[in-house]
Amino acid sequence: MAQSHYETLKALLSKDGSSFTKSRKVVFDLLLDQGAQSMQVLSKRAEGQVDRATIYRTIELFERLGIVHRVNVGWKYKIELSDIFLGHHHHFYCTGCGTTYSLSTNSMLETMIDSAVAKEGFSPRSHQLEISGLCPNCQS
Amino acid sequence: MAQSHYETLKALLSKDGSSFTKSRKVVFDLLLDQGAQSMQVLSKRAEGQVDRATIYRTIELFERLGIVHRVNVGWKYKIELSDIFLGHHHHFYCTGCGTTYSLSTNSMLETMIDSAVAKEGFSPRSHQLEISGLCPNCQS
DNA sequence: AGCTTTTTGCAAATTTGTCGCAAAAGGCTA
DNA sequence: TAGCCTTTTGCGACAAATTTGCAAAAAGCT
Repeated sequence: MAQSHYETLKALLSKDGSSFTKSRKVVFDLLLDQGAQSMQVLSKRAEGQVDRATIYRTIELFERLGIVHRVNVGWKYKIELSDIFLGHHHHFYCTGCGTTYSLSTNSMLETMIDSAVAKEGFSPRSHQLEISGLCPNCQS
Repeated sequence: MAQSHYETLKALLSKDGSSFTKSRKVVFDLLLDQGAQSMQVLSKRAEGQVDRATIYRTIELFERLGIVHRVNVGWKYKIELSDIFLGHHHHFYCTGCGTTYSLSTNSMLETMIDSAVAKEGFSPRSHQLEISGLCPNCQS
């Protein structure tokens, strides 16, 4: 059975010699609770609990440890928990309504992406695919 | 035979009722001259020739006309000429040395990406794939 | 508890991105 | 090309986003 998300988080932090603090828990919970979020939304939601500067520092740490990653959605970036927490997936950004959809994984596609670059001598570690266009609702 | 890049640019501008000005030529040339560039780099390189505000406005226009697009490479976004000028391609970001490589297109992969989302009811217009890992030089 | 290291909040400084407006450049017609 | 109207640009002021220094608070470790 897989570790709980908190256990995974704690393990990653402690492996780095960093501690599991209240602020870090708050930020992690906010990310668990909703999908990709902008820095401003995170700051707003954490208001009164965690200072803005601490959020930036926390995200920087989380990113370095592979706990979160940035996703480019439409115009500005957002922060999202990484694959170990959410499972691997991609994003579809609807230019009609601005919504971002998570796309279920297609293992054939994943394999193909990695092997395409491996064939050219690169050693892929991760990838990010963002597709944009119109969602079913906006096609009419 | 394909139009020259300048002809294409002029055509896109004029179709929009916009003119081919000195500033716009400078920005376009900077983009032709090198790959994806951050706003700061563009501003720095255009220093003395084009004002920062004008660069932002120019990029906004170019983006609206499909002349450039933003790519998320590593950390912050960069501006790159779009497919009509550079051909469709993807990026490989080496976490070892920070270099960004352009990957040659794999039409099978492209088709697969689009059909994967079409199957779920989305109507894809464009997509962006960024793969990261180690480049041949950094693997040892 | 006492001591050391890490983390946090706060305020200030930077950087990045936008906006309004008057001057300059571009387009068009006579 | 002069005259007139529209678009574009530079400049300075703003606003928003991100970073940094530093002293106090929290966390870790005997």
